[in-house]
Amino acid sequence: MTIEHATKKHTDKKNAILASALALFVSQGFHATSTASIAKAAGVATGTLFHHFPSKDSIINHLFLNIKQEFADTIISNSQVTGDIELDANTLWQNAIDWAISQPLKQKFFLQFSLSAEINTATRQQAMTGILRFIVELIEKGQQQNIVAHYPIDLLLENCHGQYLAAIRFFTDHPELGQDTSHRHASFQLFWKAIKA
Amino acid sequence: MTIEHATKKHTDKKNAILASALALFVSQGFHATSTASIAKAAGVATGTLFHHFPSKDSIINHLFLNIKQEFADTIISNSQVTGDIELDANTLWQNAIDWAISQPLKQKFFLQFSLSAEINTATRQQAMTGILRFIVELIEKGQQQNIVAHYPIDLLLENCHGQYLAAIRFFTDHPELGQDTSHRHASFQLFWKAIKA
DNA sequence: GTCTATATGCCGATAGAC
DNA sequence: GTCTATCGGCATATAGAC
Repeated sequence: MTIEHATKKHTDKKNAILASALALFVSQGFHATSTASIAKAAGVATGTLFHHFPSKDSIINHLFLNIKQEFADTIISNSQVTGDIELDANTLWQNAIDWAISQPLKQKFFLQFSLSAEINTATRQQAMTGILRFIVELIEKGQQQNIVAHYPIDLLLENCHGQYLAAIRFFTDHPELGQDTSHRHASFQLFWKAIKA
Repeated sequence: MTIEHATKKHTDKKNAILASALALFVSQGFHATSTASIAKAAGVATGTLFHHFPSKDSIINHLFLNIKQEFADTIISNSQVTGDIELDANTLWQNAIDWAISQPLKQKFFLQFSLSAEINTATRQQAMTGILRFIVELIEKGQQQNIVAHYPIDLLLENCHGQYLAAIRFFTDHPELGQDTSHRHASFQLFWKAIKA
């Protein structure tokens, strides 16, 4: 009980720091946000912040992996695999759009930092080869069934990522269209037509 | 002659500042780059930098518009319009990839800052509705001819931008494939299949 | 684990001579 | 237009009590 209590306290403060950092990084950018302001917004002292994270850099990289993991968990757990590649891809795509719409801060974080220099290459690789590996596997399965075009896998993956970022950027700029079925359908059609065999 | 000389001097210093800022922003990021280091790299004093630009922010926004304009000028001037939408789109696409490969610094600048918060919305809008208007017009023309799918134009534009960024990101990570025709062809095919009717 | 207090250096921008 | 010199402020990170 004592241990559980301590752990909860621990994660509470740590999560508060991550949550405040997320909000501030998104609204102001990384370097424009001071560690002091993150600590203040989280209701902790700067010393506490540096107790949980060795540096400001580690905060944003930690945040990136946390959010990617949450993204992956959510879109997978809301999907049922049918074995029909296009259908499964559509389900994942729509879940991904739903997630982005329901998590505007995290969505904006991806838009701003997915391609930025603040996220180091180790973090990026961990996301692609670990957390998002199921996407790689789905595309390769699609190629084996001659449903997905036999373009180089790296090019396909980069294209998927780029189209997803474009889609959530569109729905960010036009939040009123988030539930419009024709726009939702079109965003998947663009993606699927690009990669299908 | 005196005026020309003065003007040339003027643009020389100003361009030197912009060139140094480009290199430093790309390698270190915006906020991590000090105005002092930009001035030093350009061989001018900090006072001179602030004579030409009212603030550090104005440097990066100025840079963004300059590079977008150069990008647009280059891919247009290397193209001959045939009236065949797919052919013209392919020419523009391949020219755009060529430009990115031949200008690695400017390409990386786009990758890092196209979606970042450092570029303000006025700058962004000026780029889309002014400098890149010819792209909007080409897509609309394609829709009128029923060659390009009738998805909402804003969604199409965002998708084009996203796929272009994905393509240059791929060729950045794999410079040895920049002249490989199958990869070049595949990158256009992905783009075109997505948007065609 | 969390706090207060603070070290120390660098930052953007300005002033003013030439 | 360009320079030198410099200001006031804020940044990250640490020290050490509790």
